[in-house]
Amino acid sequence: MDKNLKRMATMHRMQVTGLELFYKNGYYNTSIDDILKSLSLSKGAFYYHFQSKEDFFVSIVQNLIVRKVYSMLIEPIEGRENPFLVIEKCFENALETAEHNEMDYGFILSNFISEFNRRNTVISNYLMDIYKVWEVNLISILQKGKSDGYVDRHVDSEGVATYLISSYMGVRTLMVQGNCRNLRYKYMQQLRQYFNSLTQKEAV
Amino acid sequence: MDKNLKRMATMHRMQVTGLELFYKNGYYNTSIDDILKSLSLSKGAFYYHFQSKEDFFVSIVQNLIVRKVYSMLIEPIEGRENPFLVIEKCFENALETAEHNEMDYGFILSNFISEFNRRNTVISNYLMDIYKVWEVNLISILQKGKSDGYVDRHVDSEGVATYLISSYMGVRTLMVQGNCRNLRYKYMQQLRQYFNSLTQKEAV
DNA sequence: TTATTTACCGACTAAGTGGTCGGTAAAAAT
DNA sequence: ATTTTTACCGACCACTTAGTCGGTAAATAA
Repeated sequence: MDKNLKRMATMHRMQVTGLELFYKNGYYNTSIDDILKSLSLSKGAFYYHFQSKEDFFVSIVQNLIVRKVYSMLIEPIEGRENPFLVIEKCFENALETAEHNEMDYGFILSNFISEFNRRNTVISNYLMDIYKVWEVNLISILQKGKSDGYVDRHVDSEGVATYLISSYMGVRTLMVQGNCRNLRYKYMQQLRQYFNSLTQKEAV
Repeated sequence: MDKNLKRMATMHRMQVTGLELFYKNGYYNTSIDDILKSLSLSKGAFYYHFQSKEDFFVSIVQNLIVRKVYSMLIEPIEGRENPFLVIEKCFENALETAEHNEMDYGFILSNFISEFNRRNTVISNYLMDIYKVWEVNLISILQKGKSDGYVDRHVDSEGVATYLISSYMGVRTLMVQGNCRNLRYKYMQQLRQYFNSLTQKEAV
């Protein structure tokens, strides 16, 4: 454990810089040399720690991308409060963060899903695992919301989760091309409209 | 015009095959040699007709991709019928086509938008032009729908258009990874739910 | 002290990459 | 009949790609 410290540190540095460049330029448009150059490390160092470019990327997915998605989109929606409010706040916050990020290149998960779709099934599967966890958590909070009287009982939680993820992924793709503020505003307003139609109606 | 026939034919062949491979493997992951090999043509032929790989791709966007998006998503929603029904049918049809297409690699427009986002502004701009036309047409049909009493007057047409495009782009990205039928079903059901909340309510 | 392992260097390889260019057969223009 | 243009060939170029490999200084183990 102790002696692995340097190893871990170097690997982590490589992963962080790797993710930065892969996210910015895309996987196929980023070479290992690009990453090594910006770290002042050599080929030897890279292939000492990782077996291949693919293996390297998988390790990035499992270490860094998982955590990013978790902390931004999954953890904030756990709990038993009103799902619609919780999800709304979570999305609003995520979009605002993206908007204020000068270096925003879109939603990291959906970017890579679409880059690897049908082109590299190994990597695709790891990415889809993250998507599935997100989906399951959305469904779970919506179901709890039914028990707690926030969500109309006729609502199809799975359908809502799909619709939410789809719209979020889509709007993040559009946001990279300027006018983020306007896009976010319009998106959030329609999201509220949609949620409103799913809310448990009080007896009148 | 007449003497340009052969020229046009060859260029068109190159564009069709080029789009096929770019769509399948991505732009950065497809070489000109790949395209030429599958056409049994030479480098000379390519650079006789096109200035560069980028120029070639722009010509594909303007000739083929524009038309695909138009015929699939823009033309079907023109007219003065109930916008919600028209859009619903259009989306349903587009998703069904994708579902039954063995070679579906996602929504062509959103794939390329996300591949070129911030990486090639020239190409990005041409792609965004298509998106904008789509958006304008959606807004237009929704506005007409207000006049014709199908759409509630309080509805923000621009917001709805954004929300529709976002969700469509997102669900198409997800559909590439199997379970299309289920995804389409869930998506369409939520779309109807959403539309229902935007419909002009009859006086009771 | 000596042997071994760790973490890294950087030259090298084979296979591409986008793009250039001199050539050429057939068609069209003169 | 002669010249010019069209549409294409394919060798070639400089460069980049992922990946290999022999070497080595420093840390660790014996």
